[in-house]
Amino acid sequence: MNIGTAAERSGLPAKTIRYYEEIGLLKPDRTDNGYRDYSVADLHKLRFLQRSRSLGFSVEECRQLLSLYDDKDRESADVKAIAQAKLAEIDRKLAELAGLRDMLRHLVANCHGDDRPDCPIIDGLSGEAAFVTGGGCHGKEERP
Amino acid sequence: MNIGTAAERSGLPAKTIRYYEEIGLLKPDRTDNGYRDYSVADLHKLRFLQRSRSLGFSVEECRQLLSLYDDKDRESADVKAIAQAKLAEIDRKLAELAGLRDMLRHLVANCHGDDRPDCPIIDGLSGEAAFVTGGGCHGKEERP
DNA sequence: TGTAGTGCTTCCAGTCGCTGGAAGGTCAAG
DNA sequence: CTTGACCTTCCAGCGACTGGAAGCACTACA
Repeated sequence: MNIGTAAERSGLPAKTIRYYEEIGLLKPDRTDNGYRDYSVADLHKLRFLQRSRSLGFSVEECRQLLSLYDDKDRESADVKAIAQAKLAEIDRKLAELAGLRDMLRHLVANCHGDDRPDCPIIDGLSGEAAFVTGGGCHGKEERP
Repeated sequence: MNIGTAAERSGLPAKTIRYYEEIGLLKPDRTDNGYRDYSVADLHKLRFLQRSRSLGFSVEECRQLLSLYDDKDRESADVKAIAQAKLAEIDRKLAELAGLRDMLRHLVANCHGDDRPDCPIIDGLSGEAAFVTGGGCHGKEERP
């Protein structure tokens, strides 16, 4: 398939797809007229790139993960180690994202613009403390 | 607190923190000697920036979310609309991330380098299809 | 009271990951 | 056989940092 179709189906702009080729993330065939020709496997890689890039993985990380996809010897220890590390990172990201969601939900639901200190949202924003139930926002901020 | 401490506690490099100030994401006080002086609220914002940037939100999105944090009139409709939109996006990201995790897990656990077609991992990579149980990898790829 | 060392400041240059635009070739429809 | 959509390469620019130089500030220790 042509780059336009691949772009549409992967959710990536054609420009970006060409860039990914330039930096060696995938190598589509070319038809006789010089057009890039994407296989279904290429499309899967592109979709994967779209996903993982939008979730904050770097291009180099994506390259490693793609090598996992390509690697004919996926049983090798180092490749498995990469996958395990990424799994841990994904779990971390999942927790952070869930925290972000809870904080935003709380922000929308519970904050009424009053002036009480010890605002639970401030704790929520930091991503460190458990939520304190109730309470308003915009508390005076101490400067330690 | 000084920028070094803020960097350590937020997980952001000092360089990045200065950059965020330059583009107007936060405005720490200055002590008499010209050093930046970060409040606890500043630190929370920095932690929030660290989290949301690493999860794939753009700086402009972060700016909007921070305005939610700063806004004294958080009840206004547009601010709430921003929060709702972000909530939806976070839910989408959560689903994608979970999909990515499942795919990686599957890749590590079930792929033994054989040559069977219809590889479930390929479907998993694309993020579209449900996993087919069993099956190996490295299937022949058709070019449509 | 020096002075070494660490940390802060600004500024400027460079990198990564795209993104837009120009100039031109290809292809299907009318 | 022209129109218009789509493809090509190339080059420039932007967003988001990142590294390094030059210099001021603070702390510690002889």
